[in-house]
Amino acid sequence: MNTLEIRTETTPKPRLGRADWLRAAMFCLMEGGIDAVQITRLATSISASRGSFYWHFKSRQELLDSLLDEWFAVNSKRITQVLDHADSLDRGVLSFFAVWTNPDNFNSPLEQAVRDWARLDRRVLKVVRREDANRIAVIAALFERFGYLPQEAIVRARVLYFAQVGYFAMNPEEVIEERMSMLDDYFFAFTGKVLDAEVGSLFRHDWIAFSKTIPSKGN
Amino acid sequence: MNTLEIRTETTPKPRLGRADWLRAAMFCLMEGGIDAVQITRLATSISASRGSFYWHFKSRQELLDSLLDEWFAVNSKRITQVLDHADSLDRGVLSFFAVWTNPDNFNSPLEQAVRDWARLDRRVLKVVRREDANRIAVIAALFERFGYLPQEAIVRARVLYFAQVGYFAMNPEEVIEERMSMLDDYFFAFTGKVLDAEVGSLFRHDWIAFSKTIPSKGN
DNA sequence: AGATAACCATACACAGTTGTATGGTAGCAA
DNA sequence: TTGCTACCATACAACTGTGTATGGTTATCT
Repeated sequence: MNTLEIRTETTPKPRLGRADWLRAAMFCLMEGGIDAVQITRLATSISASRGSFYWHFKSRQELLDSLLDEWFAVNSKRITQVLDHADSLDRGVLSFFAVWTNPDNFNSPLEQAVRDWARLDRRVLKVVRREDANRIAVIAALFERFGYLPQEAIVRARVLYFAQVGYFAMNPEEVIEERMSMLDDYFFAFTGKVLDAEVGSLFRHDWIAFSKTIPSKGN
Repeated sequence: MNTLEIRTETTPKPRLGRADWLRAAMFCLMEGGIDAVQITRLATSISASRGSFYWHFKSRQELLDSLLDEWFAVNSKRITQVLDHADSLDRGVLSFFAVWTNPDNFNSPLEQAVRDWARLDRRVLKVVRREDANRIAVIAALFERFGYLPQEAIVRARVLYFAQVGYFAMNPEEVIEERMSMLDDYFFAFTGKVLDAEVGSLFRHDWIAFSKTIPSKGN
């Protein structure tokens, strides 16, 4: 379960599974892009041989396909879930921020890497585009649910989503406090409304816990 | 001047310059990312030999450095220029849209490719970050110039810039008409104000000409 | 214990890339 | 015409990557 566990002479080298190779591939993808996902590199990173890889995977392409599936499994569910269950606009928008930034809910470096990958591979692009459209639709539904006209809801959803994608696409070197200090203005710019003071301070106090207050991790 | 010109037996193969290799490298970068910029590939694409390349460039790294300089030269100037010289908020924001979309003023695929590249190379990231900060500052100055408080100006500038970056990072398959139909709502979301009808129709009628109405191409 | 299947390491063939060495060719100056 | 310089092509060495073949090792079941 943990690749970092210490092995002694009495505890022999554990056997590898498909998941181990996938995890190593994900690290490689996040670190160096899709072209850096090379069997040789993965093998050395987990102290195995390439022969082992080809027992678990038919080819490099099969690994890449699994990698895309993995991205979808990790980053698709929670982000829409939290928006669907929001009981107010304020909590919905702020949860959107929180989820994206919380590694437990969303893998942002992986998201970036897959997006870059999509620009080099049409099949990947197609999958990412569908997911983007889906997320935007869910955000638009949130706006519409809390009183915005359909057209404005769609455009505001797009602006919010584009801005979020763009922010992380920039790889900013900003500390969390800096972003927090602009929270009220961000909320106003995105929604045209003033952020509820109580919800705001709740978010500022513990944004990690904030997203957890919205159900539900289970299905 | 033109790589596509037809050559016959009487007009011998013209000699290549540094610029020819750079242009080929830019196409390669936009098409397949920085890892696709390979001397062998460039050579075949312009029907030359790798030996020729190594006369014009010391190494692959020197080509990549020139590539980054080229990006800066192409995409840095006009975008800030048009914002500095805007005589109203409406014209400023819409010019920002227009410039980014007009290949004469801005190379959007190159922008994307360089941004992806930045995620793999710290030195590139540093250059891109500086440029991002600069652009955001110029947009913020526009908002402040037309009546926004400094803090709101900064945040609105960020939202506008993030959204623009994010939109193109998504590689959307949207036709221009679709985007145009949301123009008024976009403007309202970004500025909190209603777009001037006359400026809006001027933009919709010919958005390419629109950005040209703002001085000035000369320095 | 023995057989069977799962898992892993080594070796090899093949292809692609960078960079250098070296000789050749085109154009221009004297 | 000669000769110099700029420019280009070919050949080679060294490295790195994929995929396959093959044999060895470990676990598991009976």
